[in-house]
Amino acid sequence: MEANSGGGAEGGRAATGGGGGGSDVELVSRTLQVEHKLFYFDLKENPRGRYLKISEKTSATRSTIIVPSFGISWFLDLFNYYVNSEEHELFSKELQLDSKVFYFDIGENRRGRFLKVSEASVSRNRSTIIVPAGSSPDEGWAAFRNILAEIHEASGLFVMPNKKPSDGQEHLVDDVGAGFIPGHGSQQPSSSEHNVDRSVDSTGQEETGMTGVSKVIRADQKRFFFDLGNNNRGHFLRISEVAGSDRSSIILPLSGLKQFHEVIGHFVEITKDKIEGMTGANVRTVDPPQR
DNA sequence: TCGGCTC
Repeated sequence: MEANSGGGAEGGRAATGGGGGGSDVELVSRTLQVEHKLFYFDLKENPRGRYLKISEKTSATRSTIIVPSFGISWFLDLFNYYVNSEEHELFSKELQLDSKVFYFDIGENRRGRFLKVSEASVSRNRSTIIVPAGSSPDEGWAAFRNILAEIHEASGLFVMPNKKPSDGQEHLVDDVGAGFIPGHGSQQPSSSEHNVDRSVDSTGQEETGMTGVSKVIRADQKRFFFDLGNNNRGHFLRISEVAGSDRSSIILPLSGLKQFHEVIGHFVEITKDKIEGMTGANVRTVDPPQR
């Protein structure tokens, strides 16, 4: 009901730089109720471009993420992945769209399973929505996916016939401060395959750019943080184990990293039958802090 | 009505 209620009314001012004139046109608006949460999907457009605003509203909280229009199909793909995969093969994904990164993480507690989607961008605080898996196939993730599909399709219908959406960096959305960095090299996701390792795999990564790169994996109740750092003795990888409030670290000079890798590989090899089917590791890549 | 998320 009243799909518009979540739309323009809330505090967001339209284009900050553009001066007067509320310019955000609402092209498509949908709502979805999952358990006691309400999700608003608003495909909007302003002079800077087009974006999908997804808000999660609870009686107490509201949280919003902004997806640039060219990212909608990636969102759709990822939701399809979470809807269609077997429970044991689900793992975290990340999606980089220009200067934003969206993290997709599975979680579970006594209330059930959920998918956490959080948006990190250089200029905004992280914001997160949490989508319950839902108890039947037509609610929760699947319903969310269906709405994404509708909007994705509808957004195609809005394309000007003579103006192909070269959807890229020129579509700036500064409505909610979504700070896209123009002229920053385009980093489109590779293909239908979203891999978590995208940002660390580039081979010729300069050392200067590496410090601050982090990964997190989870195993059972523990989390392991991998942080590249350097000091006057050189570069190192710090591996921290965090469980509850306890933490301890080892510092591994990069000179030992390759052997470390080989030894781990060895143990993976000889324990294969025990760990097969355990894809449980949640891996996350974090971009270096901007500076 | 929840309730999840943060070195």
